[in-house]
Amino acid sequence: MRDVAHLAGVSTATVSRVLNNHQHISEDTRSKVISAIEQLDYQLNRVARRLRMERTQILGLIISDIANPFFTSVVRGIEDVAYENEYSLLLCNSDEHPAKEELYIRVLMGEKVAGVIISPTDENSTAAKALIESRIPVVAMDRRLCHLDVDTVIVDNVQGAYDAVAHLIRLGHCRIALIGGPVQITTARERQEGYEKALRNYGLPVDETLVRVGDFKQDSGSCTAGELLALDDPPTAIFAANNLMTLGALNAIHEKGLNIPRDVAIVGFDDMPWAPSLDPPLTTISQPTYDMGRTTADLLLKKIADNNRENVEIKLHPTLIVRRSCGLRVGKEVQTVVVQR
Amino acid sequence: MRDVAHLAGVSTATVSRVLNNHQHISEDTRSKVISAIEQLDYQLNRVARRLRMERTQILGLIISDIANPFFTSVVRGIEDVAYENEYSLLLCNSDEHPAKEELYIRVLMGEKVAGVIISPTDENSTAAKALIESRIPVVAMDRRLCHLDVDTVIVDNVQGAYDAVAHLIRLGHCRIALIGGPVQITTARERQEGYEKALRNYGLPVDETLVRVGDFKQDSGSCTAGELLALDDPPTAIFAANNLMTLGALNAIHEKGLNIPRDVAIVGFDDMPWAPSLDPPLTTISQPTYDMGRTTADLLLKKIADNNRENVEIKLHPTLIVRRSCGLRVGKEVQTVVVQR
DNA sequence: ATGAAAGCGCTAACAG
DNA sequence: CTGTTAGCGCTTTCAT
Repeated sequence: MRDVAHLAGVSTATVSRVLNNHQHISEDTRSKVISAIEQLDYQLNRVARRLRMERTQILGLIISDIANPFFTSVVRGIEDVAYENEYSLLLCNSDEHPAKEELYIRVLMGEKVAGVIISPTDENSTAAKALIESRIPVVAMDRRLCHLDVDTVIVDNVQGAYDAVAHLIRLGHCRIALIGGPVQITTARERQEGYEKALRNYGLPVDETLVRVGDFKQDSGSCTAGELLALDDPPTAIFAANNLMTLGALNAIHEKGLNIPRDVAIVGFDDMPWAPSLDPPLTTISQPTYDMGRTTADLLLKKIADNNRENVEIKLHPTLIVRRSCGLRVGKEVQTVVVQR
Repeated sequence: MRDVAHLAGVSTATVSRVLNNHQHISEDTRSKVISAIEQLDYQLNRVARRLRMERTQILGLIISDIANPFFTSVVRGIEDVAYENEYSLLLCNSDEHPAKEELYIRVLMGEKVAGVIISPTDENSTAAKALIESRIPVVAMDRRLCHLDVDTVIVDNVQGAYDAVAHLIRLGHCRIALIGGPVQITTARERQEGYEKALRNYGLPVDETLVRVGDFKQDSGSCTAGELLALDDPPTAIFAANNLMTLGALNAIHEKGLNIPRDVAIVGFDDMPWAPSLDPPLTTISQPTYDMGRTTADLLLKKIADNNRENVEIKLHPTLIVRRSCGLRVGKEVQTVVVQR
């Protein structure tokens, strides 16, 4: 910057003013500075700027599983908004480990990011509490941070799960299993709530032997599905509470040589681009993932613009997409219902 | 930090030394400093440290499509290595746009990251050239940066494509279409090379009407597959040069009500966790994605440790995974070959 | 409209 | 073993 100032015959202060588009700069010096910048191919040192300004163009992002297409789709939405507003993303993958999450929160605070988006591993995360209390703008995404006053963007999980299970019931299923998620994740609890609500609403009992807890990863889907299918009186349908576990369950069912939906029906939570090409085309609860990312980033940017803004909760709506993994159960017979691919 | 020094009754320099694990610090003062840090819940300002040290614990990462599971799996490998070595990741999504890539390269340079991993949108990227010339450690991943001396981690694309097409030929196919990728991406060209090499090796002609160019995204897979299938003399098999286009092709084939492999066979490049659950289970060329990420990050770290290290190219090996999407063609008849799910 | 100078929080050279 | 001090590159008063 000194060199630029020198070449343009001005002070570094003036160069800085040009760089930051201040008013009260004569057109003449402005163009001199700009040409000097180009001549020297000068690159602003953003680290120094940050130290001075205490304000960055960087957003921190702590997600719980980068390998999960749900999150990458959300990230894509966030990234697009960030790009449009000239922000960059510092991406952290907590991998569902509270310890990793805590470390990353400390890193982000130390990096003085402008704000952070987090899908917490645990609703009671103490690190998240510290983060919020430090007055850095935060928005919780996909999962709630209970007992904390914080902007939140989620999906109506109760409704989604309800719709999935109600769909199964209307098709004639009455032994419906749940492959749920970790209890410390609000999303998992809410989906279980929707599952139970649907059963109750239709006068069906909640059978504890049909309720399994996975960890939202693929393997746990295979394992729990395997257990369920090995039961003396196995379920006729499975509701899997996230995309990866659905995939695991699907694999397990196929490996047993069972037919979907004849032997067992399945509904997944969260649609994926390949759901229509699965065997059979998978009925799912679709979440507006990309929109969720955009909405979250928009909200964070608003909070950054005005840190005294009141916190809000934005609830997005999932929709049931009927394909062919459920069938129609009439007595002991199962018919395939073709609705859409 | 001043407060910590004050509370511990030492100078800031001493605090800094404790923080950086210098030798020649008495146990006594060390513990005093540490307790002061804890008491005040002091967080190091990493921005100031960076400005001073000109060295970060941040790695820049420019990938071309965050929504592509191939890249997220690679990112996971990178992230794991980064975490183990106390680095964080600044993630940028170029979305295959050279302009976005260039902007991000400038941002990363301005952020003074310790090194960058890039899957370039174009082998002749001028921004990448500038980056490398600035002496920041760089490693090119998945795609080559031609004419540039740079560490590179790739997969043997020629071999992979060759294996895919040879597999099809051995199964009796002789009209094999290619859904290729953008020519400015080396990966795409190499896969086309493997395709042609296999045809030539088996004495088959390269029919230009069967060679289509997509953009590595799902839609282009559907479109080109649709065109191919609408031909007067359609191909009996399709080799799709990446995962997303394979998915698109699959959807197009299903929508036409065609059966795989009876009406048309298909092999994809890059395996995915749901490939076994597709209809039919998909035969693919599997790439060691996670390893690729780890290898890339390891290489970058080595380069950061010694910037004068000679550049290397690491070539990883893809493997053919035979499932059920190809069948066995005998004259006009196609038999289903069941090898593994 | 522009320049001089202070200072963001840290580390490292030097001194003691 | 520890303190003093300079300075990383930028932005921003305060002058002029």
